[in-house]
Amino acid sequence: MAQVKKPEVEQAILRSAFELFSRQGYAATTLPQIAKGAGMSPANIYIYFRSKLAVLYAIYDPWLRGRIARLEERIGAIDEPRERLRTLLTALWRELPRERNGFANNVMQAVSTATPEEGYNPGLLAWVEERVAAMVRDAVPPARRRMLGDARFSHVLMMAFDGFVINHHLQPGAPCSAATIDLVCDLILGAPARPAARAAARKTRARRARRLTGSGQ
Amino acid sequence: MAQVKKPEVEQAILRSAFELFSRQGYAATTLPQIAKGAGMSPANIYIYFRSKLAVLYAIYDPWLRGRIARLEERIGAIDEPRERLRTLLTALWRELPRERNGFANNVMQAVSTATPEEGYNPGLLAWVEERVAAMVRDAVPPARRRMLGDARFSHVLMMAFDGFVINHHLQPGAPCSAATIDLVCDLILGAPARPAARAAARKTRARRARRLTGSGQ
DNA sequence: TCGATTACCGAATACCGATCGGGATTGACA
DNA sequence: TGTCAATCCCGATCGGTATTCGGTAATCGA
Repeated sequence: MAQVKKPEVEQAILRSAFELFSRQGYAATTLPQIAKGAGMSPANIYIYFRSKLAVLYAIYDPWLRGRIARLEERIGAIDEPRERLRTLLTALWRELPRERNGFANNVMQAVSTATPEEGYNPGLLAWVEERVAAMVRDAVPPARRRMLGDARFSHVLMMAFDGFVINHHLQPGAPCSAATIDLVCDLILGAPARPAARAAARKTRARRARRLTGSGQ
Repeated sequence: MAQVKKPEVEQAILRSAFELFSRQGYAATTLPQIAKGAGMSPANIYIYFRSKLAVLYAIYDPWLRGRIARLEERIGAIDEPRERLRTLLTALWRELPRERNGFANNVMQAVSTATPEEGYNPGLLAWVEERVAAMVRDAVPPARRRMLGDARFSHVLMMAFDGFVINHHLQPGAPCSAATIDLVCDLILGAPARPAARAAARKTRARRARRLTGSGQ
């Protein structure tokens, strides 16, 4: 054996690329820029990654998994089922698409242009859909679990996630509204809560959030 | 005045581009290819269109409007509300994403990489959402019209459309299933039809379709 | 210390969308 | 019908991209 790939070099590449992708987007970020930020030559990046696309995947996969894991924690601490649902949908359709200056849209750029032979790996999507399905299961009344708790429904939720990600990129000022999320909550829960009850629940939630963290967002 | 732009030249460009985009995708199609297919030089395309992206929009806009108009006709001829809904969702989430070898995905490629200053025009999306909202209005019981008949809900439907378009590009063999569409129909109609009733309705529909056109698809 | 393996770099490759200047063609007008 | 100006059209080129290649030097096992 001779020289060996250094993990800190790989991390430097990922850190630089993450920063640039977040600020400028995937297509507008050049490999020389990434290399400069990581303190090396563009050619050297190809020692560590097969392509520019591979760099993006290496960032997105753990990033998304971390976001979902954090979401599970947040939801696990909520008692009221309707509030769980609200939190889940708000995270998927409103918060995640906006995070890191619309970072998720970079993946939309990448996968929509990916050719079949580049071998798209549906593993990440499947993993996320399973976790989302589990969260839905824990947020709907028992009578609805068989209907909504499998991967079919969470698949629809994730397809809409894709759309909201792109929509944020096109119209950053028009995120998914709270009214839209409430509407879908009503659909999912079957018997819509009366407006008065819903408003009261929202106040309760706000009070609890203030007490726990002192911060919204 | 002197020479004037010839409509047949513009049509030749659009025809050539439509053919190539459908077969190879937007990103994989080069301007010289489009020009060759249209029998002219690459530079000449810029006489008729501001950019490669403008060519795509000029194809997609009338194409999508035509598809939606056709869908309205189809749905207008259906009596049963549930069957209207099924037809609508099937068209949006299953048929449209597959048409023309996933042509709609080219627009995903384009808009996800479009920069803000390229001036994305939300007019087409707004138009489609309005038409979809109208179709939903006519397919749900009167008690649900206020809840589902506005642009909020059709916006969610279109966001999911985006997702299914990309998903078809990544996994052409895994389109939106009929079971998924039935599930969402159940959610929308509130009181889910009993499985037996649903199966009976589907038979009725099949019989009527055979009688009217002799063709499914 | 030696030798082979390989991370790393500068320069080059291949290709893209878009542009520029000149020549060919057209249509309105006299 | 002849003229002229407007402009369609093309060849060549530009600026920029991801990726690769040949050589160099750092590293690790022996």
